[in-house]
Amino acid sequence: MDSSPILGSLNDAQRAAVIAPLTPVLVLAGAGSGKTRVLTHRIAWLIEAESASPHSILAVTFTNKAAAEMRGRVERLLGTPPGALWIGTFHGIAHRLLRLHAREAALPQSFQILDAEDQQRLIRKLLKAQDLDESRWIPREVQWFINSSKDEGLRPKDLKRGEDPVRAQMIRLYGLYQEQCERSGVVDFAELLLRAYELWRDNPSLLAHYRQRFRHVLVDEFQDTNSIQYAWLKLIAGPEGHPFVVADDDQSIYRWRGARVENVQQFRRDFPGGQLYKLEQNYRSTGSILAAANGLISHNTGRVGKTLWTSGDRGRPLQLYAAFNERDEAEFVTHRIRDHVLHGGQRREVAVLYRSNAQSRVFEEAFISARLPYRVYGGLRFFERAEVKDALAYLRLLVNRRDDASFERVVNLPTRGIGARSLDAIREAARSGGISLWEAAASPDLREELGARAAAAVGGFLALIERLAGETAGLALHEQVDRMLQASGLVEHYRRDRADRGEARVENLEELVSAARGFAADPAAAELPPLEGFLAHAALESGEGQADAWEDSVQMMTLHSAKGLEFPVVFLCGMEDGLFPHQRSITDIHGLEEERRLCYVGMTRAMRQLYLTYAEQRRLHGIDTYGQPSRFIKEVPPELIEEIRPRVQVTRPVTTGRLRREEPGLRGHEEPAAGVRLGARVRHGKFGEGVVLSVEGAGPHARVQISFERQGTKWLMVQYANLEPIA
DNA sequence: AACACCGCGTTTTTT
DNA sequence: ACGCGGTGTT
Repeated sequence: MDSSPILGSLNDAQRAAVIAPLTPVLVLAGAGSGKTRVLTHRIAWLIEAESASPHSILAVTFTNKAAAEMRGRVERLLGTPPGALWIGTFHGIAHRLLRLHAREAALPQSFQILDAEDQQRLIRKLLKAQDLDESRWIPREVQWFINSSKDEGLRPKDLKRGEDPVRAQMIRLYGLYQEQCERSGVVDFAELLLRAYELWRDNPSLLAHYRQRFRHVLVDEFQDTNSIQYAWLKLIAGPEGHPFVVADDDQSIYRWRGARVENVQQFRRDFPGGQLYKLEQNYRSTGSILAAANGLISHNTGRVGKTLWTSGDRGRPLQLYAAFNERDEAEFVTHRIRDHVLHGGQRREVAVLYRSNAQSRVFEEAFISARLPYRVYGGLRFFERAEVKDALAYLRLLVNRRDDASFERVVNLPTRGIGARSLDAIREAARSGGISLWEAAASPDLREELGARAAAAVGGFLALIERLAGETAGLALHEQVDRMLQASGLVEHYRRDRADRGEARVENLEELVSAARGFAADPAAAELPPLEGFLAHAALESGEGQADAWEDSVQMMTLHSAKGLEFPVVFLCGMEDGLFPHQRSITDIHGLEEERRLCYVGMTRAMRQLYLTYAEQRRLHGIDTYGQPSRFIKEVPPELIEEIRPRVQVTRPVTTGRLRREEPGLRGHEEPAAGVRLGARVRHGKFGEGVVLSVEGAGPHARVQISFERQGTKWLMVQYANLEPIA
């Protein structure tokens, strides 16, 4: 084999996968084993060694970030931007196909994309129009039903009604929802995938064309594919194709949103001539961390099976900290990060990972009071902010008057005298006539029905949109946006309400103009007019907050959002049964195994040092709970874990800590902890009565071990336990 | 149209 | 505890 730069930097296993013959290939790539590297090098190898045309390559990822990274790395490898290459997310590529073949897909040329929130709004409207009680027909559940049906490739007509009236109603709602979308010319995310699938399935000549073209299909994170995505892949690959898919079944953490890890095994059955490659050498973590992760994940059943190893050092053992409560946990983390920084480390090297977002707060509070800069991932992204979506709704109306959701959103924003009654009349007219809200509002009949005043207000709104459409035609994109913001009165509207973060909202609107200015139509939308391209971009790429990405700050995020990232120092917090594994996943084996994979993902994020922490007591939803350490801790080989105890300083007569509330004036000199002596009887609010077995520590960290009559033996922090001595 | 109050749910997230 | 959505009040 030649030693071109494409192959030179690869290890044997990686190289074998990269130069695999053109048969179906499944690469099982463990965490940190260089899977993106293999994918990008495979692409480069196809082009350089196999003389594949960039035109013939289709590479699919799940996130925009992954797609951008892959594109960047391929370009660097090849030295030139291979423009003809299709690299994108499943949704992005489906979108591109649907734009190119809108007619064959029976979509209007200027169809718009509904995000999850838009979708739920639409469903709410529908439920209201159907006079269904939202407490019985929960919008979220209807949405879930519709999306998971689509994920399975099922249309309403494909669904069996059965005996269940609830199901029958759901199917009916799905049908009504779909009709509404068609009328409005909008598609939701799941629809993008399903339509793209149907487009190929139902147009054999089109499919033949694309099969001919995309001879090389590559898929990242294959274990996360859902049914329709896999069906789509099988279509484009065809029975004779040779898809190249990279997967890690141990990192499948999205079952709850339709991902089918079984697709990994299914792939081997569907493409029997395929080759399996395993990447097991890890370049990220120390030996201890890998051994811990391997030990944990070995408790799962039905794995394809692989074991990570490293040629590097064993490193330090994992550190386990048993905190008294969530505040103590946060304080411990804060201290350790401070030490890290004191020893010359950077804050950005540290990640605090947790199972659920609610856990971030305590850490934020601790970091703020320690003046430790941090950044929380997740939350609303730019294009999801209410004011930005308001502005986008105006723009969407400019492009597509039939977009009812956008119409409803801004018809009376800012308020222009179109109240609930006028809107009801418009809705009714639209429903009875089977037309869009816009058309209904414009009909002369309706004008008569409304009072003169309301009719004028509605007319004013329609005229505004028409006028804007006329005036902005031909302007540069950012000027179109700017003009719309001014003419609609949106900026003025938000400027006025200073009370409610109005200032930040105005800034976001200004930012939207900048975003429009900087919008270089991405290739997927090159066929579109700029405004349409921009709107699609806004829907498909919600806008990662890049703000202050440069400041050196501690990174905080959920375990899910940590996937794919790595950090020298990782804190895995809230390791308690019920929290992690989460209560709602604990009972069924699939749920529990997915939680375990999530833990595996978390552990394998760490490069040098991994901390596990849990709290014996945690305030959750306003009530105190007392948890057990996570079962996952026990699944890690114990010799890899070093338990950290608070600076222990056993004092015989306990003169520190306090019982009940601290009296004013006692601050500074510690109140003797009357009654908390070895052998003393105490009462606890939750656990009842017990006997003090031992006392540890001093000051705010003092803790006592108590044997409760009914709840067994617990360690509690005197500061928080509110123990009551029993005479 | 702006505000107050009530009741409810509350894992994870991308597109 | 807390935030959201819905309803009712001024």
